[in-house]
Amino acid sequence: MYNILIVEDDEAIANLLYVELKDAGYDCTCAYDGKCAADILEEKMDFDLVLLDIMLPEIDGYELLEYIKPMEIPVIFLTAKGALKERIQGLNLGADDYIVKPFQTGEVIARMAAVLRRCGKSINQITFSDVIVDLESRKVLQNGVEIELTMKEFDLLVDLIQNRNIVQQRDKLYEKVWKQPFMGDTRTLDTHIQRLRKKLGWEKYIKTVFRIGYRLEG
Amino acid sequence: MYNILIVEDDEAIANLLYVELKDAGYDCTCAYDGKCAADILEEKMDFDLVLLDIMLPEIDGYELLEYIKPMEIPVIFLTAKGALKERIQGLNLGADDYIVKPFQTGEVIARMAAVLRRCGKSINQITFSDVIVDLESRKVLQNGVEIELTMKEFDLLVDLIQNRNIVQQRDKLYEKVWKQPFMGDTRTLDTHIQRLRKKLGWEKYIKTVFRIGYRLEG
DNA sequence: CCACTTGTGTCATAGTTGTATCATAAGACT
DNA sequence: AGTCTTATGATACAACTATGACACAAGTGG
Repeated sequence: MYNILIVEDDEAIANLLYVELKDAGYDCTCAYDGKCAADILEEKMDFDLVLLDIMLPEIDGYELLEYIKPMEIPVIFLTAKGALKERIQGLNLGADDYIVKPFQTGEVIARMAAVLRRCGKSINQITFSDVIVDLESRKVLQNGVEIELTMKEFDLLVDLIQNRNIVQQRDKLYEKVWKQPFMGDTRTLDTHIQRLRKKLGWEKYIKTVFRIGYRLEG
Repeated sequence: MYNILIVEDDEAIANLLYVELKDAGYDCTCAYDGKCAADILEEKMDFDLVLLDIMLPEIDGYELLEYIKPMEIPVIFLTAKGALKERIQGLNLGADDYIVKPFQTGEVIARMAAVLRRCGKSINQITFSDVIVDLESRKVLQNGVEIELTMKEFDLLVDLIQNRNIVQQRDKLYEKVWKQPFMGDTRTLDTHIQRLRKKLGWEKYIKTVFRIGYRLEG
């Protein structure tokens, strides 16, 4: 889940963004002026991205940008239509992108995703071999074809991919995916491993390490 | 043991990295300019990872990255603080990660470990003679060929390697690997030692110390 | 009620492990 | 040195255990 800071003095726009981004799965915080934004940033530094209006009371967007830069949080400027100079100046100062008001929320989300991906903060997709796993939509694509996995299968797959080439001990694996202590002597884990192997055709990748657990290999 | 190439024109930084990485168990080579780095890479291609400064005399980091790419060696960029554009460009060009200067060595090591793992090069392995034992994947390679060991054999091997040239008393060895008190008068340990010797062809390395135990010698 | 997911049980099989046996080597003792 | 005693090498085998494959029942949510 990403933390987004929205800095925008027009409360209508800010709140619209807030609601729509929230729906899209982003955690948002709003600041209605530059000073407030600085305070928030001071307190909680782990934002993943800042949406920054340029025209702000008290401290304007450029000034704030200088303040944000050392924190290495990517910034997308929100600019009024036609203000080409602003946009150029913004990019020169180190913003990662800009969006022209008025905007469609879809565009904002797309740009945010692009910026986050460019900055290496994209944690919402992991891949292995021919499979792409989207952690946010919980969709799995294999060679571009969607594979339908159940919840447990999905969680299991994610854990295996995130620990590729590391043996996952049966009990540990069970406890991580099922979130409860492993009581031994049950075929649950095996069965799910089989189901994953079968659905993905991954007999060759999901290796059994006898008496230890499983390892995703490749 | 990993081979790391450090490409950095600031000798102070390069040498600091060199020393600290050496301490952390990495084999390092330093190059103080891009041309030199290219020469070194030309000669010895088996680096596991390159730490690459972007601002370099003669050939800069981007150019060098193009050169390294076909070798399929992971690259971590070293960038000056705030140079967000550089980082984005670097990642777009195919770097695996970037680290912002000034950095803590701990951070460098952590990132390197992460990158190495992502690239399927495990970081937790011990070696003896012609054998590499990967503790994370529980795989054993002998001259690059995988040797399949059972759980007990593997545990036994690890213990022997970790105590190379030290006599391991039979009872102590048994208790460590089997995790239960040694009751004497059983051929279990001997048998497993034989199996290890046979699978690895290590008759010459695994020495018997009569009436005491075993010692891995070499 | 239905479709789907999830957990359990059973059987067969394959892989692992301990023990028994005999042969041989190492040390001890006369 | 020769002989005896004990420890270990080598091997085969039996017992054990884990896992794959599958069927089915229980749970879950629309």
